[in-house]
Amino acid sequence: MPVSEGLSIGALASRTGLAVSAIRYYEAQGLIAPWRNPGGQRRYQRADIRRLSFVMIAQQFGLSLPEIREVLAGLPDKRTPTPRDWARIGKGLRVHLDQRIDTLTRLRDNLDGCIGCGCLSLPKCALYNPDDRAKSKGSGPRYLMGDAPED
Amino acid sequence: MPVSEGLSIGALASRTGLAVSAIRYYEAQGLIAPWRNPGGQRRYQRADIRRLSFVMIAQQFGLSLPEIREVLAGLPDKRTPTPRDWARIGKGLRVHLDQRIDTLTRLRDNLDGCIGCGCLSLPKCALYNPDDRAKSKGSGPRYLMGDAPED
DNA sequence: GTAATTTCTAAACCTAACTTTAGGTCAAGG
DNA sequence: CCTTGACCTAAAGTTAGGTTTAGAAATTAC
Repeated sequence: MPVSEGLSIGALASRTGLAVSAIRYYEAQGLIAPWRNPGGQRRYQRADIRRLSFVMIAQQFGLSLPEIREVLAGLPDKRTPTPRDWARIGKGLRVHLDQRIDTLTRLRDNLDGCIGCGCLSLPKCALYNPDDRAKSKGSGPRYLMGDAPED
Repeated sequence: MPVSEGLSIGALASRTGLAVSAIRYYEAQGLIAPWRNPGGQRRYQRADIRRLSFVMIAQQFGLSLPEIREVLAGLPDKRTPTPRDWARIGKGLRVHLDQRIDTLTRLRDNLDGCIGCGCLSLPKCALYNPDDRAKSKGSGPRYLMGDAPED
């Protein structure tokens, strides 16, 4: 086992807990870029374990794969990322997370107001503000609140 | 325009901002139950406007359609829901929302710890706890952290 | 030197939450 | 009466994020 032979996809899979198919999929989405050995098989750096772990964490925070790709673009291209590099993009994640918590919290406060006052015109109270509904969890088109219901 | 002719699907769509196709889909998912007029067209009660508004809000809070159906099951079946009825299930929503905010906040704190201490073994810090990763946003199987990477 | 694993690619399949399409019916206006 | 627009059903298409399958080639194990 020479020094820089790299990890096979199966090894990377068992180190990260991801399925082999998922790792190939991430490659197709531009999240990771292995090289190939003489036989055409994928080989990964040890730093890719951390890279994939980061992907998994960012997903839990609600980022889409394209968004994660953006964040990862903040890492150096030609050298192995240092702890400082990771800390830097980790802070980018935090900003994202803060926004989500904020939105949810504001939504909750609005809901409380509706329950408290008894008016229960929830669309007006909690949804009428277009800022709050902006892709809080979007899958497929959604036409929301073009006009406020009066009932 | 006699008293209880009800709303057509198009009228309900424009009152709620939903697409007609979405309303039919919700019916298929058991979220709303219109009756039919002699010609076979769907007719809705005015209270259904609120029902659909509630569905939209619950979606923003991250509930799936089956979950929303469960919550709506807490409404009276044979009479029009009163403000008190809505307030009651609104509180159910609040619990759900609180949990999500909580999970996200804990996750954020963990991330802060990782960045702060410089260890950056993010999988261990933020993910190793199985509670946190339980379907925070699940779409498709995910094999997470069977073992903690050492790199 | 085989046999058993892994890995390869491409394409099909999966779930959620809808939309679009196709072909036909109902309802309202003039 | 006739046309136009709203509505009907069933089925297929869409996006995200993957998994499964099929058939072939590379590696590893004995």
